[in-house]
Amino acid sequence: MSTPQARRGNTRQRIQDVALELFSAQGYDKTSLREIAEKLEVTKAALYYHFKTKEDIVISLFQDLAGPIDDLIAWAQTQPRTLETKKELIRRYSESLRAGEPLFRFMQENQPAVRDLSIGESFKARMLTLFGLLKEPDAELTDQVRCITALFSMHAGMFAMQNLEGDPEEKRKAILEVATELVTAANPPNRRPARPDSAQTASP
Amino acid sequence: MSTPQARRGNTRQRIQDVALELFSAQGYDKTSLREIAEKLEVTKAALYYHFKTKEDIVISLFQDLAGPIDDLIAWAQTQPRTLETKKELIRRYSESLRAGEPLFRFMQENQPAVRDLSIGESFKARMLTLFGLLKEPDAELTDQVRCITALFSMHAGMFAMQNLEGDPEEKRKAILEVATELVTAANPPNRRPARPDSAQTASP
DNA sequence: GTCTATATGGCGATAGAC
DNA sequence: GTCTATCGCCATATAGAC
Repeated sequence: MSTPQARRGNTRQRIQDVALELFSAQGYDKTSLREIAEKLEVTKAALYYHFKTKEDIVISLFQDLAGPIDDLIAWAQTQPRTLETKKELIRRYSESLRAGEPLFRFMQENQPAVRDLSIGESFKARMLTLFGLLKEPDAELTDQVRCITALFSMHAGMFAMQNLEGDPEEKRKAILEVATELVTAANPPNRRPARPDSAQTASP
Repeated sequence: MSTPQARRGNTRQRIQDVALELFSAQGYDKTSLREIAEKLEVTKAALYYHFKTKEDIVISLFQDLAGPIDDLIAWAQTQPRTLETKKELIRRYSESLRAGEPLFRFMQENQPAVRDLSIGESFKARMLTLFGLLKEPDAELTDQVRCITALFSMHAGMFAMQNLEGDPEEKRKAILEVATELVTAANPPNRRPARPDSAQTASP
């Protein structure tokens, strides 16, 4: 719409951008609202016009991430539970991570801060859903570990492998490859050979 | 015996214990010295007698962890760089992690706090050394990812897999198994068959 | 929609008595 | 070795003018 100062009606967006940048660079607790405001060349009070609390800023950030993941989960639930589906699932997940990398890193590195921000539970729930979609219902413990490791290594790739040399896109591909391998190993084709209800409809 | 305040001399140790417990439960920033003191039924000033700053408490905790890891690194460096050595290396590492689990979880979950606590670098350096011991000198990117994932999954096991049902010791074994698998895959016996100096003595 | 000014409170840290 | 008391700082958050 038309604001008195036509140049900015995007202040809310700019707050989110700067906040995410600072949060993920120095941590949630170490970043004060004063710092965010200064970087934006506004005052603290201006922030409070757009967001009720500091927490609200994080929550708003998280919601941008939750959407794509929910879509991904919804998609996977319409597919047959085949190995092909699972491979495609983590491929798409890897794609999502590329977009939301800073936010993911932030969530990973600031677990204590995120935990009691009420979104912690909701984030964890999504991870468990993904996990449930990757593993076989009666999977052995080692296979469950494989699936969790696959998911986790994709998150970890964002920061644990920053010191590896190489093109970021190359790294992402390498991580995806290893994750795919883990999921494949966790879903042996000859585990339960006779089971009529899950029809294999893989069509490459 | 005698007075309620008779068992003294171990105050420093008790501070470390309570601090680690609270730090890893609620995070470094969210844990105040007042809280630690109250739980110990002493005053803040008492803490300052034993530790110069809040940071010093963390540093002292970290040093307890660093010793065993340094020993492990030193041991590995005396061994031939065979796959067997690498497998034994992560087996022993898994052992070390069992002992220092809360501390490891703390370091993993409080990266922003730890980062500029000056021990962050030293911790990272040790991880890189372990990584260097696991991977082949000219390993491909995917093999490097495998090695990092192996290391990382052992750390991650401490908190990412807490909601998996099952005996903790069983879980540790499962994680170790997957990690071993990853390292094995990253060290193919037939990659560079002709190379005189690194005698492969794997015998399955 | 953004500002100035201020309220309120917890934090880490220190001084000095016992 | 532990206490009481207090300092100085910066945090989040609010009130009200423009």
